[in-house]
Amino acid sequence: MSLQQQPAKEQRRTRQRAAVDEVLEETEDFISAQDLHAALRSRGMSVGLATVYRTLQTLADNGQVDVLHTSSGEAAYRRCARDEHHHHLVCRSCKATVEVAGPAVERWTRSVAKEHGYVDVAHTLEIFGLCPRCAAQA
Amino acid sequence: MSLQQQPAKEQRRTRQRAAVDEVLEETEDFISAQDLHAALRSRGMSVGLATVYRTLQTLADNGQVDVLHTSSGEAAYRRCARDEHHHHLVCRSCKATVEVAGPAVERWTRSVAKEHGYVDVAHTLEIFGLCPRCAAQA
DNA sequence: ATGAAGAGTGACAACCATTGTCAAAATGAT
DNA sequence: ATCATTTTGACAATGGTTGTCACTCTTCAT
Ligand SMILES: [Zn+2]
Ligand SMILES: [Zn+2]
Ligand SMILES: [Zn+2]
Ligand SMILES: [Zn+2]
Repeated sequence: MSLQQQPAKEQRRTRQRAAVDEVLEETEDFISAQDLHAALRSRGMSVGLATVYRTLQTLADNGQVDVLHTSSGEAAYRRCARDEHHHHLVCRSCKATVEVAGPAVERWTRSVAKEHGYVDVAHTLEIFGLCPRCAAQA
Repeated sequence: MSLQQQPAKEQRRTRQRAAVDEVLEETEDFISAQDLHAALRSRGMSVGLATVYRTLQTLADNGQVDVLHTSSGEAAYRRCARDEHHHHLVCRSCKATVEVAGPAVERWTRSVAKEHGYVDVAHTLEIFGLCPRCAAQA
């Protein structure tokens, strides 16, 4: 999501990071740090909460996971399929996520910024709704 | 007999709400609940912090102010000029804000959602950058 | 104007996601 | 193995936001 990312600083391979990676790999939807921590515990792969936060922070800084800020302000993380810049269509109810790219939108944001003389521009864009399955119920 | 309630639930006119309204009216940029509370105190118009939060919450629910979630997760509020749906180009440094509308973007989000069968759709879109003035310095 | 009904207030506690601390443990290079 | 450096984790601390609840203020019918 972010346009810029730090040159990945050296990191050591630890049991904890492998565990976080594993859960991220197997998790299709966005997941919060707290929930990831709980998921680890329930799998017997106990990792300190602070470590989970730090690991996710680093992954996000390196652009290896996408970050989504929920309406409640909680941050959620997801290992996305595509590596290039993109956005998300997220189910408000079950969190089912679709990755979407919109070149036109990218052009539009750049042109708007330029038009007003803003530089060093970035943007956030998320689409929320009810996925077909959740819409079918109710 | 009593009248039925309108979409906007009935509200009483109180000194506190008038005070919050006044500050919002005179504030050009997005402002957080905490900062608004401080601004009120410094003007001698003391209002309880909880009341400031509740008032802003209600204004936001009624669409009378726009809400922006900063990167730090803090919520900021702003009384915008236009009443119709729009987005914001915000200076990362001084918070200078430009209201922008993008019909094409609106169409795009709707089409993307429809394409994947998502309904009851909404979206968030904010553009961040450095305004001309802030860019001039540094 | 008066009083009842209940919406609104505020000082304070509680909540909770996130970050800071720092001694102990783990890692990678020598 | 040894050492310098990084990482960890239990716990404390932070900070924005919400919950509590007795008291106050608006509103409205009388
Ligand atoms: Zn769903
Ligand atoms: Zn984009
Ligand atoms: Zn600026
Ligand atoms: Zn829009």
